[in-house]
Amino acid sequence: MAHAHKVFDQIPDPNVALWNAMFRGYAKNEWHREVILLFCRMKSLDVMPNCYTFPVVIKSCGKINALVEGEEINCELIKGGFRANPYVGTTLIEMYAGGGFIGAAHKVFLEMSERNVFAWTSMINAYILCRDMVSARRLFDLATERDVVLWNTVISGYIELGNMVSAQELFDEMPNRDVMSWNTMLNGYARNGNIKACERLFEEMRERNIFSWNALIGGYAHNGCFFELLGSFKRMLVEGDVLPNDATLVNVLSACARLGALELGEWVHVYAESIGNKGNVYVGNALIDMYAKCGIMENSLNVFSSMDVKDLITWNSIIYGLAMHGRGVEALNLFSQMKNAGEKPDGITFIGVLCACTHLGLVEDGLSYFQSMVDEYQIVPQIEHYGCVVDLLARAGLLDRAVNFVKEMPMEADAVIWAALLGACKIYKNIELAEVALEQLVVLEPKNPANYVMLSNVYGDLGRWKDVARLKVAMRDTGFEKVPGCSLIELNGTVVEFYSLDERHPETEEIYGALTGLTKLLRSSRYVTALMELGIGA
DNA sequence: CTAGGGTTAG
Repeated sequence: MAHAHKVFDQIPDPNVALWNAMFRGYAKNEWHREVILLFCRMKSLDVMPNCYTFPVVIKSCGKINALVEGEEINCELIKGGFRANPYVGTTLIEMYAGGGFIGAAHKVFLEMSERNVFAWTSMINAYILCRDMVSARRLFDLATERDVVLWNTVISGYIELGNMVSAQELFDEMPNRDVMSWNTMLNGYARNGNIKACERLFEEMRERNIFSWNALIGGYAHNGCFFELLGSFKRMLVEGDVLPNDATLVNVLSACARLGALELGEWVHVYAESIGNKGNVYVGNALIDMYAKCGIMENSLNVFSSMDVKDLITWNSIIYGLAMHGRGVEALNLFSQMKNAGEKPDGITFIGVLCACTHLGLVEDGLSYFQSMVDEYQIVPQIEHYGCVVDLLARAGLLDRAVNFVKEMPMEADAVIWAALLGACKIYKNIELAEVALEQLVVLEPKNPANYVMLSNVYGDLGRWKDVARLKVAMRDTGFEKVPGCSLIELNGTVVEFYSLDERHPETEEIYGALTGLTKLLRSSRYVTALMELGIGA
């Protein structure tokens, strides 16, 4: 644009078309303020705008919410007789709707001399924007012309309100569905938690594009179905008619992170670069997180330093990754580098920063970071932040301060906070507070037996076996069984899950045979773990 | 020279 502007400045008497070209250029680069300023300059030079001028300028007004300027332009185009132009009317409706002025938008719509399908669509979309599906639907039924975009728009409106029944009804009534109609429905079911319907629809489709696959894969991601996600990614690669894009890869990498599928993650890393995603910020961020969650912090750091373009999420991912791994010093260093690089931290950044302080035992530093988050960055602390501070104090053994902090919080403590306190009670063997914490947890999470187990472990540590037994009964009385925590391991390209004393694997005997052998070897070299002392290891 | 629709990360 700088070059374009230079050339433009050398033209002695630019005509409207040339001015319009400048507006379009700035608008395309999202420099909306410039568009409006330039438009004012054109008027001051007495060049008359034409029908091509207004839509671009109005759109820029809408984009930056410059409704005062927009209003002036509206007056001007009424005087110039441009309100009859269908392009002008449509963009005006969008501008008002974007600013939340549904009445003004509707007024423009009513005053339009001829309403084509674009005008109907933008007016209906205006109602959808303010979540008024009843009016949107009424207009849709009145519309003189309905094309596939309009149908899809109304279906999306229902989906946004979570009304899949009406969305499906309309979809069934549609005369001509295109791929986008199908994809809209796929996303609707995926986002509204009906993954089975999403799968069913996906199978029914005869034509699929990248968005169809991403809708299915994104649906799995949303609903925590990570094995299915990886399955459909592999299927996508085998069928081979659609190439994954950055959105696909991000979802796949986040599934790898959740499942600890490091080998697949590494493969995706190489593959992503081979299909031209080197330097993609989304993919880079997902890689940082995947490597961190899989425990290979060096790879995270390598990806991080190789990224020429970084954004807020890049910094947050690396800071949190380092904090998780106990590398708090580096995490805090990167936090100050982040500020030097001109990136503004948000609430998530401070989760990582506070976590880093907790693992370093830097209580006072953590508290001052918490304070600076409020004072310097005007971030309103969420319950997660209060939870971090409670954890910070509690893990440092400052249980009284932690309790006082909970009392002074502006919101009610949630289960995470009480669980943090209970966890610290186990470390510091504080039975009184542990009992208070469980009392709260039983109310907040009556169905979670893990809380009983935590208190039971505190009793166990102190040798209070009668209380352990009493709690076991209380836990059984709730009727909810503790789901055993499981681990995941990647073997020959697939992820297998297992828990302690698991016997589900077909080669169980060989596995436990090997384990017994290893334990004997360790014993013979006088290596004794805490578990072995309790007689559990072998 | 102009207007409307879908996915992704912490």
